[in-house]
Amino acid sequence: MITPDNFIASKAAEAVKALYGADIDTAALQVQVTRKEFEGDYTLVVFPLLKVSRKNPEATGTEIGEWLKSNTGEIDGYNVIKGFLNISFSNVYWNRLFAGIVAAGDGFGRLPSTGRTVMVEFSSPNTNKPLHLGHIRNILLGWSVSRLLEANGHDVMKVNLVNDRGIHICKSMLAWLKTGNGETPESSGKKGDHLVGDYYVAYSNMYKAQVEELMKGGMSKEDAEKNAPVQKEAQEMLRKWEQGDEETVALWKKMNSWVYDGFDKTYDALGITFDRTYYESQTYLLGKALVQKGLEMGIFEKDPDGTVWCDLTSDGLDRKLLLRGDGTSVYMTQDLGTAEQRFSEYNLDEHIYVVGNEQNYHFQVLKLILKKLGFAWADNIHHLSYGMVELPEGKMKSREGTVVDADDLLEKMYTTAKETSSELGKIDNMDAEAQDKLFRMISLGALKYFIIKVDPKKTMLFDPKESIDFNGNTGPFIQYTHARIRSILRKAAERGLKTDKSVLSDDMPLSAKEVRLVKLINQYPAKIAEGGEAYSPAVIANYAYELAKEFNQYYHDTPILREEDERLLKFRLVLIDTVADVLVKAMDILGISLPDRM
RNA sequence: GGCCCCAUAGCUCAACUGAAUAGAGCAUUUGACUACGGAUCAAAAGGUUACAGGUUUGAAUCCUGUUGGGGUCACCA
Repeated sequence: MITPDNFIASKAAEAVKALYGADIDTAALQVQVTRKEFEGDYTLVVFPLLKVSRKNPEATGTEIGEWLKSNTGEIDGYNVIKGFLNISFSNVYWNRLFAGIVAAGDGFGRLPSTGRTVMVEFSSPNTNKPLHLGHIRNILLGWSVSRLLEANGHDVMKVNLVNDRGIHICKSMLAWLKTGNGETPESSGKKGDHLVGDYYVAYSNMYKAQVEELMKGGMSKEDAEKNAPVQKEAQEMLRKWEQGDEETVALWKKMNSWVYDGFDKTYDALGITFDRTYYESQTYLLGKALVQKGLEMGIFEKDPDGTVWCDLTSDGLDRKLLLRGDGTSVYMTQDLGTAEQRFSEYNLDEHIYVVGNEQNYHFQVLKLILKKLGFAWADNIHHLSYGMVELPEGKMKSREGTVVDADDLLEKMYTTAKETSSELGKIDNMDAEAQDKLFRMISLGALKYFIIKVDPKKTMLFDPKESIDFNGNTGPFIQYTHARIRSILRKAAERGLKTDKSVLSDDMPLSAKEVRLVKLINQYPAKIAEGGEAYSPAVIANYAYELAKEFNQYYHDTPILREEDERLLKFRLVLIDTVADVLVKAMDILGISLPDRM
């Protein structure tokens, strides 16, 4: 698709060739949207061209501007300020551009299929505690990046890897056995993941008490931590689990199933699904064969105590453990194994891991070891490293009880949405079910937008004392804009005015604001590409906000239904309908729905 | 201590990867015709882009150093 900026770039390259006889790469030409304080649509920065023109910036700009004006039908004006050539397109040009967008319909902004298969792993929770705000960022990011990559033409597979085994689960199980009295989600009325999480906390309390007791008896802190009875019991339980002890495995299955029920409810509330869920209990043995292979290749080494290591010191990193002395594997081992399994099973072109930036080192090592093992696809692993969500007092710490629980937060958002809507009183005639659906939509819109609008790489701050905003640069602002457009279109329909594409024509007189809207709408596919390249749904969020804001400005000083010229009125209906469509598309990528009224 | 990341308005975030006077929202102050939906719009005020050098016609952006913050270097995952 030819966009105005690459149109200018290619024409400017022709101009340079004609005027100065130089061949210049269009990629080297800088074309940007003209800043509002200047006249023009797009701006060519002429500084880089001075070497070939051998003239001053003003003269160079003027010559190129003049050439463009007389050699293209699309460009009908220009001005030069300092080293900037501001170019204006004709009214006909904008009309045709807009007609092209309207004609593209649903396909607008959906890039052609690349045939590439991309796996995105995200969420990846432990089964010993409920999901919190940090998980929410992970989940929303994983979901929206997946949607964004789909819009970029890839086949995307969304997967979850549940950490369902290990000492931490045994701790919850142990505490439940000791103090639970057979409590279940049904008997307690608690959501399963919260119930199990409570026993994890109960374990920690028992453990702390025992350590203190031992220290009072004169034991050092270190020894006390190692010798606390519950700690030993938990380790014993893990051993039993690994040996397949029937009772232990049965309890493990039961408690994990409670957790899954709980997680499913949260995923459901967030509108998230996966194409496949992996369980570590089924993958933790993977990778051992690769360790053997590495030993044979001479890139790993075995110490006298039986441990296996990969020495990365020559790469500026440390020695990395791959097998314990007893031959059991560690986190890295199974990650090596699962990567190999997935790439071969699904013939992946790319694998994205949505994992916090605290694991940057882990993924650096993972890729490096896979490369040493000779896997060319190691380069197609991408760690989508995102920043932590911090509270005003710093990091969330489960031990200190400062985590923001996902379910609590969702409920709180729902209440706020309900209160706000009720105060405004515009939906009083909606039935209860529709209202519930709407409150859900708005609260999710606010939460999701709040999280996604921030550049994934950056640490972000959440203040539980200040509720997430519903005004300004927010999800509800965009939802409101959409509801407003739909309202106008409804009223038009009541008057028998349907949005009719046939009114579009080359000579429709466009106002400056209308041109701005067309320009912005036209940027959408480029934003999809840009966001996809950067793995950043934030690009799409900020774009949607800009478009909504631009529409609201337009709306305020342009009559639509009150316009007397029927041709203009009909054109405007098509225009705002297109704005609404693009907003829906953009927000859909973020997993945010837009209501018709609110 | 080694390595990695970060620092932009009082607060939360942008800035097309080097361009014009660094932009939005919140909070503050002020204004908007009986409203095509006021969860909106317009305006004011708010900045030495942590600091010091350097490269460049041009730096929040690239390089070096300093300060402050975070992460990581587990027989945890």
